Amino acid sequence: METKLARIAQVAKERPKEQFTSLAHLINVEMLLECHYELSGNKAAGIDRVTKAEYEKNLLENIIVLHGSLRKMTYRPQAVRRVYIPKPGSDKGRPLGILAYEDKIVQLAVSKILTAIYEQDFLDSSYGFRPGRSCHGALRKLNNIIMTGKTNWIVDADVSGFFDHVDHGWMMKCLEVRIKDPKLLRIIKRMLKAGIMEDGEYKLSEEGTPQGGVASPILANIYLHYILDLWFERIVKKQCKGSAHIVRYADDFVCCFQYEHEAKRFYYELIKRLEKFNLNIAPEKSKIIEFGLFAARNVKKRGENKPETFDFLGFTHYCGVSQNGKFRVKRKTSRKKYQGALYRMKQWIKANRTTPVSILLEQIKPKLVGYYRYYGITDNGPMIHRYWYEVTKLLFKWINRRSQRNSYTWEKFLLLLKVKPLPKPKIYFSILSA
DNA sequence: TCAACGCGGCC
RNA sequence: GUUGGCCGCGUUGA
Repeated sequence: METKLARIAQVAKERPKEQFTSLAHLINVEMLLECHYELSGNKAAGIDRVTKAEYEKNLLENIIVLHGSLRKMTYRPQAVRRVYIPKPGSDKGRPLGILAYEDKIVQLAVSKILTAIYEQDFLDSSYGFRPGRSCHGALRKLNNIIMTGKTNWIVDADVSGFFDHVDHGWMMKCLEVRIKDPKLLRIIKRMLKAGIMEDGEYKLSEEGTPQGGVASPILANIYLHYILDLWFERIVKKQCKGSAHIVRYADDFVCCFQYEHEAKRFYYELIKRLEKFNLNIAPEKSKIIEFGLFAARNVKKRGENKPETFDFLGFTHYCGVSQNGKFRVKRKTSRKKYQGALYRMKQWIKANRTTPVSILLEQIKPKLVGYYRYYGITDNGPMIHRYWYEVTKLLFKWINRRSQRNSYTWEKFLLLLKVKPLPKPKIYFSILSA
């Protein structure tokens, strides 16, 4: 199976214009089985309440029937189960669409095929949801653009409710650029049209791709590849006299311009462009700011104190100064993410306050290290140190709310931490280099 | 080298 | 009750 997909990928790479007319046959029993084994078992069940364990009881038979329905094109995905997960900001929460288990298998197979083809087409500026690419990579790339290019203006844009507003017609048009297999196209179209079940009521899904759908990430990337990335590369850059760059992570992106008027014109064109494809910029989460080597100087000349900042991938980017007094982009954990992480930690400690202290400390270790591994990047030392300090205080506070005989004084608590220390804050990732 | 499980992060 | 893709790390097995 791997070899067949590798072959498709190779063809896609060698012939960027190639249109694939025969792909659906790749979804055979073997591939469906493989996808089944790849899927995680301890996940919430879809509308039919079938879990992986249950599906497995008659695995071969189930897969063979599924394969038959795909071949005869009688396959119809079930509606996704609507669940709202709480979001720090709003009270309605984030809408998820949980697929039926069997539909996850099909979507995984489809996403593998799409990935094999489209990974070859995607531009270097696209970072989200892609194998071998990470947030840190996107941050480093953005840093290089600002430090080595001629960036003076930043357009920071946020697409509101991207997944919910992907247009099905345009989505299919995007896919048809490369994919000419009507069977595969129909399967994908049915996935998009599967509908939503929300407290007993069936709703049509006339736009959007389910947040929680296995294939949604790759579909999102394909959509924005054509709507945004290629447009920027081929049209926007050509129209600009100065430099223009984009770094995109899923639906979140930052654009860098040399000239103010080109940044402003782009922002205006961007809104029109996205509108055409049923997408909207969230104005309150988007902005154009002066940023870069000359920003600090110009801002001062105008009598303001500091250049504005922007957030990207959990970090607030600001104009800083290096040791030798030169301009440097710096980043620190954004206020929102910092507070969110601390809040979650507090909730966890609260919920586990009755477990023995030594075990509690053991359980916090991997949490802290995981946190440092993301936020421990160049120039963010103070913020992760602050996090470590706040967590320590939180621990002391909640340990002390137990019964009297188990309580600690602050001194005794520090002594305990000497014997069983929490992992120290550490910079794991350098934004500079390569 | 490969599984299984867990933790952290982004959108 | 809580999904998905990706990234990173850890533990345990063989």
